[in-house]
Amino acid sequence: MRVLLVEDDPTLGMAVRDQMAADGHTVDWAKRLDDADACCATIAYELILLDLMLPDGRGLDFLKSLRTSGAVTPVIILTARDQISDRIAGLNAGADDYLVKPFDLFELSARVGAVARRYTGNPNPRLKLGDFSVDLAGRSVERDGKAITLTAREWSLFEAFAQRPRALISKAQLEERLYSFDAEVESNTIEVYIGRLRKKLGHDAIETVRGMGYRFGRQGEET
Amino acid sequence: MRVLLVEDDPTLGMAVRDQMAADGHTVDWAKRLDDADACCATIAYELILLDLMLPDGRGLDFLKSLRTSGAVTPVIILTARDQISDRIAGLNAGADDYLVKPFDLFELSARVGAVARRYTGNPNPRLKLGDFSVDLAGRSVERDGKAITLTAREWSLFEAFAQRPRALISKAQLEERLYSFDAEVESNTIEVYIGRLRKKLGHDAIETVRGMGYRFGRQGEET
DNA sequence: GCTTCATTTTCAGCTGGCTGTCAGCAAATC
DNA sequence: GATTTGCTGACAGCCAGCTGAAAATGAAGC
Repeated sequence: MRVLLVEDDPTLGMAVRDQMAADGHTVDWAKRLDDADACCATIAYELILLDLMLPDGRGLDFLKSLRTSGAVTPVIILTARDQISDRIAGLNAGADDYLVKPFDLFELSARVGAVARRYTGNPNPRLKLGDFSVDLAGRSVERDGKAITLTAREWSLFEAFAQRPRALISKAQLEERLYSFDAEVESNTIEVYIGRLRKKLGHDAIETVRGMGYRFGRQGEET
Repeated sequence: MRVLLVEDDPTLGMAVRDQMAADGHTVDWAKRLDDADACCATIAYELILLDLMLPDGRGLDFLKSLRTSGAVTPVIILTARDQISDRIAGLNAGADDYLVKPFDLFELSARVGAVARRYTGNPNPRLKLGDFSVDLAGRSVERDGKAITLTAREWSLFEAFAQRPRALISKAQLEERLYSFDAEVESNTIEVYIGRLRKKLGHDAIETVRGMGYRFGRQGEET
């Protein structure tokens, strides 16, 4: 997929670019809004990742002019935690989704995938794991056909298990996943969330391996 | 290993299926893409062998939608010699390897083995020691295919034996291993744990060499 | 602004299984 | 039989992990 990344921060930009490349997308990186304009003038992108805080202008204006020009290219907004108003304005201006910095790169992949699918009209395939049916891109789980609603954190954890069923995953790994950037959790958050997941998914869904970690999907279970 | 074969040619399909079965894998054979979709919807395969030329659609789309759904199942593409562009597109779309038809069945076995080892969901090689199958990295043991759960200490001890099968290991060495720094065990802890291990692993698993130490794995037993 | 509701994080208390110790017994060696 | 060495059941202390509840944070409505 042809992606335009509009972002002035070099560190974050490189991380995003690499992740997108790893996902098989072609990325053009504009560090200023007039670069972005120039890119859009010559190439029809299939997705735009837009940082709203840029040195040379308001990203929102870029989005608005894009939309008034009739472009339907899906746009995902990258925004800092405290710019809530911008975020809402962004969605109103025609953005398809947003990500709050600092965001998990896996989450970025998932959102990009979901938006792309929505754009192309393909439905999300479902992964079957024992009694569970998981839509990784669409972020939904069912057990025995019954939908289970998970919060953001709960989903992040569950995703880790769903992606590697029956694998042993340590608490440290899970922690790293939840707090990918500067991880500083001084408490038993993981245990708490494991508890909540069990309450929602069924108590037998996640197995504890004492002193080592957790495992999703029972040993020897077919499928 | 649970393998999905997606292939419409009956002759080639049967040959592949038989070879896989001979290698000890369980094979489901889908002759059309919608069959393959249905299979993937119900079973989480560990490997997919995918023919790109199928009567009812493009195998590449199947692969793409599999990957965008977040599935990490390794995929080996089976392709005819003249479909080079398809092959490259396949690798870009997330295939792990490809085989050019007509291919040697032994080569198939080899590639399957290599990909399976690379596969993150099953990355740990299992060590075969007599009736035992040990995953040193994943910390799991089986005897005659039946899983045995060990506690942290028990595992530490067992690991020492598994790493040097048939070697004579003294109590002092084992003690050092369990209490790596200032060993302050004033009791027969090792004997106790040897007893507990024997109870779980089977009484014949560990041999006592009086006055010298213990040995795991019977003499003359192959691997 | 304030208020309310949902989510996330922290904390303290609880619990069950793990661990280390010992005493008494069994087996091997002399 | 005496001595030495290894085995095992029992038990108390302890700690990893679980849970409920409260505090912090954030989102949305007024």
